[in-house]
Amino acid sequence: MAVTLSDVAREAGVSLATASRAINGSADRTVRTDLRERVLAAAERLRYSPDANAQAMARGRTIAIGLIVHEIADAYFSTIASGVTSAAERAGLVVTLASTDRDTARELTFVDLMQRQRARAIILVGGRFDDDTSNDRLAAALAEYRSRGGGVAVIGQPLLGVDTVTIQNRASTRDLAHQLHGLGYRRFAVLAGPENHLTARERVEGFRDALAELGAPVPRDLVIHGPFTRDGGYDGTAELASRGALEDVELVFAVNDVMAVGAMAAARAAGLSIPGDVAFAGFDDILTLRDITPSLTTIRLPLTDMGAMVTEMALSPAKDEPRIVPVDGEVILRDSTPRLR
Amino acid sequence: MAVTLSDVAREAGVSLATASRAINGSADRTVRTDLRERVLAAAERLRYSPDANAQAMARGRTIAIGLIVHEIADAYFSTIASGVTSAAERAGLVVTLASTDRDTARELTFVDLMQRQRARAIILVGGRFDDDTSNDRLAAALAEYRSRGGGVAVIGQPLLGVDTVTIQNRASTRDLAHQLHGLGYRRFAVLAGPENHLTARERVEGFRDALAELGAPVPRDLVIHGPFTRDGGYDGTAELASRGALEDVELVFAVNDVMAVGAMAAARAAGLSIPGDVAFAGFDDILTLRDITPSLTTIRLPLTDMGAMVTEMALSPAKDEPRIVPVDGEVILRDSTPRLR
DNA sequence: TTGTATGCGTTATCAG
DNA sequence: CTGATAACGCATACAA
Repeated sequence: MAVTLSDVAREAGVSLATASRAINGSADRTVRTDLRERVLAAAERLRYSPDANAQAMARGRTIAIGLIVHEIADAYFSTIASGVTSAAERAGLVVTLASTDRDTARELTFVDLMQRQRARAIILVGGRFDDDTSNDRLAAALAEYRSRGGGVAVIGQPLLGVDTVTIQNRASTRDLAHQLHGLGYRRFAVLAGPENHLTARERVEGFRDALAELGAPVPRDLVIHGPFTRDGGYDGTAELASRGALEDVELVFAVNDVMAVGAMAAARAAGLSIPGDVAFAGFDDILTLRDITPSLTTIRLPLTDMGAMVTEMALSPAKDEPRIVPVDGEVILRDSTPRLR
Repeated sequence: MAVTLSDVAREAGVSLATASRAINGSADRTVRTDLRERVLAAAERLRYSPDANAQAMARGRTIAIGLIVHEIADAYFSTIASGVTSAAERAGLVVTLASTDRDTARELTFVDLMQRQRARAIILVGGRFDDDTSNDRLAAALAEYRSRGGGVAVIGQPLLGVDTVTIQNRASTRDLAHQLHGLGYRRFAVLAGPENHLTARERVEGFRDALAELGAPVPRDLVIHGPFTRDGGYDGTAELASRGALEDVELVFAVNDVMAVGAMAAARAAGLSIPGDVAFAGFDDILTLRDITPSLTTIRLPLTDMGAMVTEMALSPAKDEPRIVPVDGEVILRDSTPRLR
C-alpha cells in the first residue's frame, strides 16, 4: 500500500542505501548529482513520504517533544504553549500536547506516555503543589526519563531536580505591595488560590510580608482560599461581598489575572464600582487583560518568551546541576488601582 | 542502554513472543497466568517502557493524531484544542499540535509532517480563505493522506472534500441582525475581517443581507475590513472613530469576539461610552467574554464540544461522501446591546 | 499455550 | 561513491 524507500530506490534504479542518502542528504553529500536527482525525481513521482517512525527507530531518536500543561484552554498556558510551538518549529521538532486539568496523577501518566513515545524532551508547565508524595513521584519519573537520554525543563518551582524557569513570585508581589502602598492603599484583601498551590502561596506570602513590614498587614480573615481559576476569583469575591468585608477593603489582590478578572465581575455583580468602591490587582498580564475595564494592574510575565526559553533548555544538554532561570515580573500599574490619597 | 522487550523476556525466562503477548495483553489473553505475572514482574523490575515507535512500525499504526490550528494562543482555538485533547485522551491517543499563524503554506507543511509521522488522523481547524490555489493544494494533500488510510476532519468551510464541522455563520448572523433590529437598532457598522476570509465573509453577508431585507442596510463605507484579530477590531474601530462615523452609528458588529473586544477598547479610547454612545456585538462567545464590561452580545458556539466532535469524526471511518455537520450559533443578548427605542 | 522466525521502513556499517 | 546487509524494538503468522 504505502510507498517505501525501497520503491523509490527501485524506481530510480539505485540501491536502498543510495536512495536513503540522496533523500536524507545530510552533512555528507556523498552521492553523485545525477543519481541524487534521479532519486529525488522518483520520490516525487511516487509521492514518497518518509516514515518518521521508521526513521526514529533507525536513528535512535524522534523529532517530538512533549508539552504537559495544566489546562490548554487557559490563556496563561496557551500563550506559553505558543512560545513552545514556535521554538519547536524553529528546531524542526513537533510538539505533543497533553492537558492534565491540574491532575497530578495524569501528569505522571503523560510523562510515561512521552517516555514511550521516546520524545526528545519533556516540558512541564504549571505551578507545583505542596504534596511531597506526588512531587517525588514526578521527580523520579523525570529522573528516569533523563537517565534514558531525554531532556526535561519545567516552568514552576525548582523542586523536581530538573532545569527550571521559575517566576520570582515573592519578589514580584513584594514589589507590587510596595507600589500599591505608595499609592496610598492600606486595607487589602487577598484571593489566595489553593492553599497547597506553591505559586499561589509564594505570591500571597510576598504580598503579605511586604505589607506587614509596611505596617498594613492583611488580616487573616481577608485572605480567601479557593481555586486558581476565574470562578475561584469570582466566588472568593462574592464571599467577601456577602460578609460585608468589601466595605472596609480598599484593594483586592488576586494571585493571578483570571482570578482577578472573575473577582471584578463578582464585585460588579455585588453592585460595587471599580475602582471607585474597591480596587483590584492581578498577576501574569495575560493578553486578554488589554480589553477589560478598567484596565487591570498586574505583574507582567513574558509568557511567550518563557515558552521559548523552557523549550531551549529542555533541548540543550546541561548534564551537571539543574539550571534555575529566574524570571522577574514587572509591576504594571493601570486604571484599576488609581492613587488613593 | 535502553531496556527492550527482549531483556524483559530473558529476565522472565520466556520467549520474546510470550513477553509481548503478556505485556500487550490485548483481546486474546492467550498466555498462562503465572507466565504473564512473571513477565509483568520482570518488566516492572527492569523499568521497561515499550517503544511506541517500534510498536507503530510493527502494528502499522500510531497512536497520534495531528491538530493544526491557526494560533494556539487565541482563546477560540485553545478552547477547541481543549476539546480535542480530551477526546483524544479518551480514545487513548496523543495529539501533536501545530500552530500555523494563519499561514496557508505552513498548513501544507504541517499536513506533510503529520503524514510522515503517520498520524492516525489530522484535524484542521480554522476558517478557509478564498484562495482556490491554496485550498486545492490543501485538499489534494488531505486526499492523499486519506488515500493512505488517515482520517481527516475539519472545522471550517466544507470545501476540502473531507468531513467537516461547519458553523452556520449566515443563519446565525441573520438571526442576530433580526434580534438587534427588534431591539430598535437601525444604523450599523461592521468590522468585517479579511476580505478573503470565508468565515468572516459569511458572517458579514448574513448580517448585511438580513438588515437589507429589514430596510436597514449597512452602507458600504461602514463595512471595514481588517485582520481577524483583536488588533484588527481595535484599528477598524479607531478608523471609524477618526472618520467621525461612529456618531451616526448605533451598533458595531464585529465578526468575532476578540475583534469586538478590541473594538470596544478603541471606542473607549476615543471617548465613547458603551453602550450609551455605541453598542457592540461579536461572534463565538469565547470564555473570556464573561468578564468584559459591558457584557457582550454575541453568538454562542459550543467550542469544546466542537473539538470533541471533530475528533470523533476524524477517527471514525466514513468512507462514502464527506459528512457535513452543521453547528448552530445561539444569539446571546447581553448588556452591550440594550433595547434602543 | 508457547516459541521461532519474519517483517515493518530506515539508517548505518562495512566492503567493494 | 555505491551497494549489500545488519541492526532498531516490537508484533505476529506459523509451527511445535
